[in-house]
Amino acid sequence: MNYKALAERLLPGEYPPLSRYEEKYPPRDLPDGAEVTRLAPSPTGFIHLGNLFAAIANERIAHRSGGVLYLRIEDTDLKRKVDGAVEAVINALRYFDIKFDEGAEIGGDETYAPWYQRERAEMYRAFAKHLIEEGRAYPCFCTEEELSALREEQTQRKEITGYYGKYAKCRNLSEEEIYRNLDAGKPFVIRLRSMGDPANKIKFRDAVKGEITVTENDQDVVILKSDGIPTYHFAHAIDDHFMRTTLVIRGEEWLASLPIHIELFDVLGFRRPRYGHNCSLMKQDGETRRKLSKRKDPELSLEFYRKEGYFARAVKIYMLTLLNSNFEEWYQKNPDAPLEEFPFKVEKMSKSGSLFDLDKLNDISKNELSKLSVADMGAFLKVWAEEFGTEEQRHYFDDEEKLSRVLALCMGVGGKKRRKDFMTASQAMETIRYFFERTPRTDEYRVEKAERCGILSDFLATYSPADDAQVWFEKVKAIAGKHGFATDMKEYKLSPESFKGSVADVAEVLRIATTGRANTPDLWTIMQILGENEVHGRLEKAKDE
RNA sequence: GGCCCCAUGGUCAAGCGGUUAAGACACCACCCUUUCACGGUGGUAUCAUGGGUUCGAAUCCCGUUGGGGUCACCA
Repeated sequence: MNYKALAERLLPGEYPPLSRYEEKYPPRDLPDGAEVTRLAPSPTGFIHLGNLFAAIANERIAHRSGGVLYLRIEDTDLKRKVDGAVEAVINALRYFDIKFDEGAEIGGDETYAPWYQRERAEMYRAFAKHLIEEGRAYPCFCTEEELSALREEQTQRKEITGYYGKYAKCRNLSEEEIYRNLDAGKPFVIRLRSMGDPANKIKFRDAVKGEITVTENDQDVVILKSDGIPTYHFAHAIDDHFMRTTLVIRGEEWLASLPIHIELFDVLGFRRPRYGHNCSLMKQDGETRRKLSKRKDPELSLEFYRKEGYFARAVKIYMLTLLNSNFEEWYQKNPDAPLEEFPFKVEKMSKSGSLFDLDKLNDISKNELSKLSVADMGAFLKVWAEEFGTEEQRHYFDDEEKLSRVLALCMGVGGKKRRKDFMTASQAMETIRYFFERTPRTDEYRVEKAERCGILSDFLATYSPADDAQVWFEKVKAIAGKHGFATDMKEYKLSPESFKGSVADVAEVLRIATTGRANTPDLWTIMQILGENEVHGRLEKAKDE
């Protein structure tokens, strides 16, 4: 068969000699050991925790080694393209402090541009044409119906599905048949003529999994779709070669197509990058665990964390603890060191999928937020409120001095240890709400209504905003004593049966009556911030509840 | 189903042939505390299973089981 003529018929026109591409995209001039990594999302506009997970790993590896992280857009599938998706990806990742050195919509060194695969069409075709000339690729005229019928047949006969061996009908089409189809104007795709044999097992060293065995590929995969655009596999081989990627960190769902990629790199004569397949984030679902899913799990979407007002640094720290098992220990020892100083290692990446644990994230969030200054906390909340807060919440920022007092109190500033009441911006805004309006009661009283009213009346009768904390509490104790509650906790614990309760119960009545909650910071200070009128108003109303 | 990956408490996990099998989250108890927190101390709880190899196995090998991924002109 005249492959040269066939190639010209299939992909007519002049293409640059392949060596031109090697010259155009020379090896990068980087120090020894520098890794070039990338993020290669498709522009669907949906960026999720898994993307962030991989992004952090890629970013750390590139920048720890003095290398480069770039952003490539895999827009070979028109159906999935969404406007503004690329900006969304960049913004979402910037929120987590992931910065690219070069790439789509970023600029940087233009040597390896363009970063949109659609703009690299000529190159893919040039290589496809070359493979056809070499007899290593061929046109396939099978329709989608034929292919799905084939798949069905194979499934029924319990054979491996796909286009391979004797099932690859178009692989051995005669020259006449090919030209007859072409003359008839039949659409075609270009397939790889695979030389692999699945009986052959290859040993392969994966940067995170270690030594794995790979089955040789024998699928005649599509490399150019009927619109002349490459499939992921083909574009991956060419792009990662010419963008000079040294290490591909990607999700383990790609492990299954590694054989294809290995054969593609070989047939193209490219040296392979190293690969590291990281585990996916799982979620407990009833009895079993499964990959986090876009449809079922809102916490998969990065947007969820922004809306909830998670502190970006906390999310990043949690990702890091899952990504590198020794991170947590390092962070305990170096609580004040910049995260960039952590010696991130590919080898320390976990081999097994980890369950996403919101409790753990929440704990980290509380800790991180508790370290903030009042000013930083205010700024953090304000940014959140401006985008996601209610009208009411935005007014909290009108009186800066009051807000500062509130935040300082809720964060325990000045105390021996900070409080950890704040977890996310939305939750924080909700917990300070009672400082700004009388909120619905969220906790139940433990004391009977009649008793409560007595306590509230007595408190109202003696309360004075001029009292300092000591005097204030003495009065509370006096009321406790009068109503048959223990004024001393030790005494109460010795014989709880001889009292109705303790001063703690009395304080709780006052606390819930003024704030609606059983858990708040120091009540005396809260009353100072609220002011006399507000306190009176709330306690009076509470008598009716 | 074929192929591949994975396997230490409820969760994240340390461990690299000899340990009383770390630590963190969650949970429980107690202590501290003038109230709420914070904090402190302690506790419950793990090597999936069966065979080897070895003086000795969580650690090495094989089988089993279980979980996950993947089998497109999607990435």
